[in-house]
Order: sequence, then structure tokens, then C-alpha cells
Amino acid sequence: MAALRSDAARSRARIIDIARTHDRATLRLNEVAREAGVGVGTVYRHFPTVHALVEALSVDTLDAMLATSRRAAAVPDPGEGLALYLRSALTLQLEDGGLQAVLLSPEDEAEAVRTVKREIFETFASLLEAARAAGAIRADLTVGHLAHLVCGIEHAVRLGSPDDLPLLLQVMLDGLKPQPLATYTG
Amino acid sequence: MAALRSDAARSRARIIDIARTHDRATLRLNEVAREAGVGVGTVYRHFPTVHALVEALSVDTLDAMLATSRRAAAVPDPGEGLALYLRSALTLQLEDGGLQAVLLSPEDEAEAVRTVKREIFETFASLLEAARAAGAIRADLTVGHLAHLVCGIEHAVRLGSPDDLPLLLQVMLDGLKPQPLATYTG
DNA sequence: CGTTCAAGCGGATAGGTCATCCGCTTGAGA
DNA sequence: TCTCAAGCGGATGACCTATCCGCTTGAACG
Repeated sequence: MAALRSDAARSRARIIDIARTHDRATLRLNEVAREAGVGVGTVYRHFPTVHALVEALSVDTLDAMLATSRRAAAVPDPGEGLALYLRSALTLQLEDGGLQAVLLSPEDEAEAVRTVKREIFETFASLLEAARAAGAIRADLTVGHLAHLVCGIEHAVRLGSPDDLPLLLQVMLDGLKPQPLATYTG
Repeated sequence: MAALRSDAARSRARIIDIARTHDRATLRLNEVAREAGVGVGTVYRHFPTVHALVEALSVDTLDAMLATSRRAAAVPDPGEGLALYLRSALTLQLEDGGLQAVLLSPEDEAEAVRTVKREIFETFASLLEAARAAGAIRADLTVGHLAHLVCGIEHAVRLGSPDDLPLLLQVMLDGLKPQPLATYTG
């Protein structure tokens, strides 16, 4: 990203500040422009699509997610490491309402986002591999399954209250373990 | 619902037929009107909101859900009964893309829908109670938690492929069991 | 049947949102 | 100070939703 002219940097920051006060799912670029005191054209030049703005709002959270995944990789017990990462990812996704969309989007506006996402997924994959090797997790689960499950639990928590997080997370974590006994498969 | 005039019944049926061919999440009433060969006004008279139409598209599925819940209540083993219901509910929700919205909506357009939903939830609640009494499920889970979890798993399956259903369902079912050992709660 | 009219129909259109385009302004390098 | 690429604003065309009202029609009744 080339250095921005000072006025452009100011506009961009104002837009992001205002956008942060809005629900990510119902962002209206024209409304953000009005509240930020800039022209609509300015918003659309900085962020050609709503997704571009949502992405920009999530870069900090993405960095936090990467940091967490690396911290999790340093945990001696692979099962605990994976669990720590899953818990953190879920918490971050619940805090940042746009993160799920950014993580799942196949296209990224910003090159930096693409890079961080790749690094997160790579770390995530090695966490899973280690946990599997340690027999801490069902062998038939892929990184995709886990990512989708986290998004699913996020969805479930959003349908209820944040207070449900610990319980629903625990249900997921328990379900991920290799099951000792045959389970009903009707 | 008072008996419809023959032309009104015909219009209504045409609208529903066409609407069934559309994605529930992106239904456009004007588009449905055009395709159904009726005026926009006719669509809006029969279905004042998109949700009213979505609801109408789901009445059959709701009936199936109620029937399934009663079948599940007749299963001798309470744990198996609950599992059967959860599996069926998830399958129905995946088949009917508008069902989750109908089930979760606090307001119902049609009185019949309100009634069926109440009966489903009542049966669901007694299935849970029986399973809990039999020690087949964690004691701290409510009907709300389970309903939200099913919606969460539905979400997870939709993010991937329908092939993921058996595995993700099993993860949920295993996680719902009372856990024999202490779990990592970091 | 013919008559009557409530029920139903169609679609023009008012109102609202989105995103582009272009003439004006300004930061900053020379 | 001069120059002009970069940035800005907002008018506006394109599109979408949902209402309203004058016209049409099914069906009840004598």
C-alpha cells in the first residue's frame, strides 16, 4: 500500500472510526460517509465494497488470532494447545462481528489480509495435526471441519446469550475427542 | 383462514410454486410476482412480508418436524429418542433453507404456524427432560441450548458440504453426553 | 339467469438505497 | 511559488420495495 496523502489518511481513519460504531452485518457506506463527514465518493474510493471496509475493521483481530495460534502451538500438550486456540478463536469471532465473513471469504481485498489468513490456517493445521498425533482428537476431522464448527458454535451463541459460550464451547470440545464407546448411529 | 375465492387460491398456489424455486434468503417479492404471472399487488396481498411467504413455504416441513418429534417420543430409550429427534430436525432444517428463520422468529404471521411451533417445542422439551432423567445428556443443557446448537451445526454444514453432516452431527451428539472425565477448562 | 358487490387483481409510482462519475480542491514535490 | 497528481464531494442514474386505487370477477341470491 503506497503512502497516503495526509488528507486521505485522515479521511480513511475517520471512516474506520465511524464504521466501528456500526453493526458489521448492516453497514451502509452512504450512512458511514454522512456520519464521518466525508463525501460518499471518498468512502467508495477507500473501500470499493462493504467487504473491503469490513476487512479493514478486522485486521487487528486477525493479528490477535495469529498471535494466539502461535501461543497455542507453544503449549506442551497438543490437545490443550488446540483447545486453547479453538476457545480463543471463538472468543475473537464473537467480539468481532465481521471476522467470520472475513475468514470465510475466498477473496481478500487487502494483500495483508490474505497473508495473515494463510498463516493462521497453517498454524491451525499444525495444531490439529499435533493433536491428532497425540490421540487427543477424532482422526476424521479436518481443519475445515473445525473452522466450520467454530463458526457454527459462534452462530449458536449469537442466537442466545454470551453467557452460553462456556457451555456450548465445552460441548464442542468434548465432541471432538475420540469417543471411548460406540455411539448411537441409528 | 376464511375460504379463498377460486382465483385467489390459484394466485396463491402459483406464487408458492414459483417461490419454492428460489433461494429463501434472497426472495424478492416483485421477482416472484413477475415469474408467477401475477401483479405485484397480488403477491403483497397474500404475503405482506417476505417472512410471511417463507413461513408459508415451511408449513409442510413444520408438520414433518412435529411428526418426527412425536415418533422420537415413542422410542423406548430416551437418549436414543432425543438423538433421533436432533438428527431429524437437523436434516429437515438443511433441506428447508427457510426453516431456521421460521423456527427462531418470535412473531408468526400464521396462527397455524404458531401452534405447530409450540407443539414442536413442547415435545422437544419432554424429550430433553426424559433424556436428562435417564442420565443420557448433560444436566446443564436447556431446550434453548439444544435448538441453538442444531442451528449452529446447520450453519457449519452449510459452510462446507452436506457430506459433513454425519460427522458434525456426531460431534454434537457426543458432546451432549455427560462427560465421564474432567475436561480441560483452562 | 341476471344482478350485485365484496373480494381480488394489476401495475403505476412514490420513496428509498446504492455506487459511479466528474468537475473542483488541495497536498506536497520541485 | 508553481504545478499537477491525488483526493474530495455530492449530484445523479440505476435499481428495488411496497403501497394505493381504479378496474375486474367470482359467487351468492332472488
